[in-house]
Amino acid sequence: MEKKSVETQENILIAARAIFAQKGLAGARMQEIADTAGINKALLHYYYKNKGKLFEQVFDEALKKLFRPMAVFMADDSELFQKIRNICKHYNEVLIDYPFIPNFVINEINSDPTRILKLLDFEGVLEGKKKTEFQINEAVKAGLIRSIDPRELILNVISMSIFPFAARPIIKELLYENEDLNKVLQARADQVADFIIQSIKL
Amino acid sequence: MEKKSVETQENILIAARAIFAQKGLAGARMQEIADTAGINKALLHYYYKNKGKLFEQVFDEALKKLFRPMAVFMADDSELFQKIRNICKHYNEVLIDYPFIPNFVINEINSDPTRILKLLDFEGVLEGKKKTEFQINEAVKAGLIRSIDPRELILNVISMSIFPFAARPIIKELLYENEDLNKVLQARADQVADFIIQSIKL
DNA sequence: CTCCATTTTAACCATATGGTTAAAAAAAAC
DNA sequence: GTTTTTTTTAACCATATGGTTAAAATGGAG
Repeated sequence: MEKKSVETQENILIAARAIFAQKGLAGARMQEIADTAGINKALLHYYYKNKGKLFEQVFDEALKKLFRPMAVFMADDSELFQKIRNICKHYNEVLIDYPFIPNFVINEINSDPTRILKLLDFEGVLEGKKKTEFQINEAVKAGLIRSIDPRELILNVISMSIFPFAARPIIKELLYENEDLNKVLQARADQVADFIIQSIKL
Repeated sequence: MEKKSVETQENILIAARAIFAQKGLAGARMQEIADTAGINKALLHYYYKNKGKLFEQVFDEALKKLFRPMAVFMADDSELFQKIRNICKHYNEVLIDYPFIPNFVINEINSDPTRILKLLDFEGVLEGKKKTEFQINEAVKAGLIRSIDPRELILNVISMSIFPFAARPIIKELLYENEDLNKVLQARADQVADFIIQSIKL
């Protein structure tokens, strides 16, 4: 019967992820989370003391999902073009499964900038960054790619990988009105990588 | 003394833009808007009946700011490469002045998807779209650019133009910790255009 | 059947918040 | 100086919401 307990807590998390992602910390209602989880408010507070704690757990999860591909990319020892393909694919896989995360994270960081601190201590991203910037600079020197600021390149990669998910409803209405956006986005990983490589290769 | 009245209403709007952009509809407090505007709550409600009305006005403004460059791009009769440079520059100019808008619009649309309807009746975007898609397809046929889905190209343009502003605090911490991000972003319009043109030109 | 963890019921509290009101005060217009 | 508009004061209301509590009910495990 511990099983039931664990299952209930998982249902709460599932509900909380959906509600927080859609409405944010301020807009989410504990009652709605309880309803969505199929339980009542008392039980919700029985497992999660307060809204803030629940939010933090959900938010930290999301943060990790969003920054792990970045950390993996920075630490990746592959050759540059392969590395670019890897991060595009990696982001695409994660965001297909958790499409609400970019908007969620961006939004909540914006509404409470002190949360940026949580980014800073995120494992490995900043150390790997130097390595990757070095690698890009070397590729320029070696005449493998045209001259470009490493940070510009990285920014372009993540912009094209993440933005379509963050702005999903807008993109849908604007460009892919009559199509299954999921399929479009799924096919996009390779296209983005190609687009980038085409731009920088010599 | 109408002047005072107009000035006060403008102060309210300025405050509302800042507060709504940072905290969203649900998170914004009328009291804080009043304080920021330098007036009291009673006067705030004297000029703007309720929170919803005030929000709508601010949101509609933002929507227009975000979609005008898109409409202009779609309707632009310039040659393709120049057209790409134009939209990059146009977006950059707007977003340097109103850097909070992308996050604001994306977030609120996500939190209340019925607001997407407001996009649909936005002037000119959808008509111009066909023309621009046609233009891109012709450029492919003419051997001016490599083969690419017009929508993919458009999506890449707006992703790279808008995302850095939406994710501004993250980008700052991650890539440009010790630099003036405004200057970086200001210089970016031409870089983005070049990046794209490099990728598609033959 | 009995025990124990899980869950519900239902009432309740404190607080924050959007919004209102009426009268007074301040400021400008005439 | 009188009138009109703008603004403040300050109290007030209704409601939503996060959170609590205690007792009852449920249901599986031994």
